[in-house]
Amino acid sequence: MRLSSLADYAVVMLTAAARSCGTARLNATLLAEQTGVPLPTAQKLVSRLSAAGLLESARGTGGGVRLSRPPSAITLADIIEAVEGPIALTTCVDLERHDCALDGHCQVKPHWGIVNEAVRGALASVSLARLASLPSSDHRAAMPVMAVAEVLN
Amino acid sequence: MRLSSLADYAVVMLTAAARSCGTARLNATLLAEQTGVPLPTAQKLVSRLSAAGLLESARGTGGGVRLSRPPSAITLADIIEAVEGPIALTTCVDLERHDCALDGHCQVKPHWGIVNEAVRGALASVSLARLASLPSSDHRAAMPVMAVAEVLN
DNA sequence: GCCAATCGGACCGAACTGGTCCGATTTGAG
DNA sequence: CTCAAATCGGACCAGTTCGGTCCGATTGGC
Ligand code: SF4
Ligand code: SF4
Repeated sequence: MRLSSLADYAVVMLTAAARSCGTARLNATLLAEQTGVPLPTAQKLVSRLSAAGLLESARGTGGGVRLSRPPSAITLADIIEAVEGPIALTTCVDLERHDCALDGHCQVKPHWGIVNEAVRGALASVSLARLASLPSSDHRAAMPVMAVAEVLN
Repeated sequence: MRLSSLADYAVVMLTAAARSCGTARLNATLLAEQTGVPLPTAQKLVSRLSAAGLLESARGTGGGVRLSRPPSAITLADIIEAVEGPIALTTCVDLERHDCALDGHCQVKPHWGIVNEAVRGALASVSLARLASLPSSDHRAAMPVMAVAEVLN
C-alpha cells in the first residue's frame, strides 16, 4: 500500500512544471535541478510521462517537454497510472491478467471492484492544480471526492 | 499502487473466518483448504494477524485461532496495516522514517497527508462483515465512506 | 553539413516480496 | 506422570520487481 518512489517523484516534477507553466519549454535537466530529483531518474520519468500522453515532448536542440493538458485536467490517478501501470489493488481487478489461483471460487472477488473504484476515485479527485497551490488555500475545492460515495452505493 | 498478495490472501482468509464465526476454533490448516491459500502461506498470515491483535491464538492440541473482534469492527485498513505495515503512500507520511532526500524543500509534502487520509478512510469504511456478505445484499451500508469527504474539507 | 542538446530505450545491481521449512510450546490421552 | 500429537512462531532462501545508471538515436540550430 505504498506507491513507488518513481510515482512520487513524478508528482513532484509535474507540480513544479505546473507552477512554471506559462514560461518556455522545460527540459529534464531544469526540472531535475528545480525539484532535487536525480537527473537520470528525471529523464526516465519524462520518457514515461510522454509515452503516457501527459507531456508533449520535442526532441533536438531547444526541445523539451510541456504539459499536454491544463493542470486542472490532470489528476493524481492519471499520474500514478502513467508511471506504474493501471491502478488495481488485486490481480483479479486488472482485466488484462487475471491469473489468480483462487480465481474460480473466491468469494471476495466481486467486492474488490467496488473498493478499487473507491480508492481510484479518491485519487482522481485530486487535481494537479490543487497540488501546485499552497496547502492553506482553496479548501472547499475538495468536494469532488463526494463521488466516492456514489460509487459505493 | 497494488497491495501485496499476502494482504489479499489475508482478506480472503479472514472473510472465510467471519462466515464460520459461530463454529469452533479454526486452525490454519482448515482455513487454508477452505480458501485455497497454500498452507505455509496461511500459517505465516495467521502469525502476523495474531501479532497484530486481529486474531486470538491458542497453541497446543485442539488450539487454533479466533477473531478477536466482531466482523463489523474489523476494517480493510486494519487488515492491510496488520500485514504490510502502516498505510503511507509516501515515505514522508510515515512518521517513523522520514528519510526522503527532497524532504527539506518539497512543495508537495503538505498535501500528501490529506490524500493519505482520504484513501485510508476509503479502506477503513469497508468492514469485514460487508466483505463476508453476498455482493448483491445490503448496498446502503456503504454510507460511512462519506467520511472521506469530511477529511478533505 | 556539422554540432550540440535532448529524448528514448537498453542494461545492471539492490531491496523487497512470496514461498518453504523446521523448531518451540502447549494440550490431551494413556 | 510421561509421551505424543498438533499447532503456532520465527528463521531461511529463491524469484521478481524496483530504482538507478548508462549510452545510442533523433532533431533543430548554426
Ligand atoms: S480472485 Fe480472490 S484471491 Fe484472487 S486476486 Fe481476486 S480477490 Fe484476491
Ligand atoms: S518529501 Fe516530497 S518527494 Fe519526499 S516523500 Fe514526501 S512528497 Fe515525496
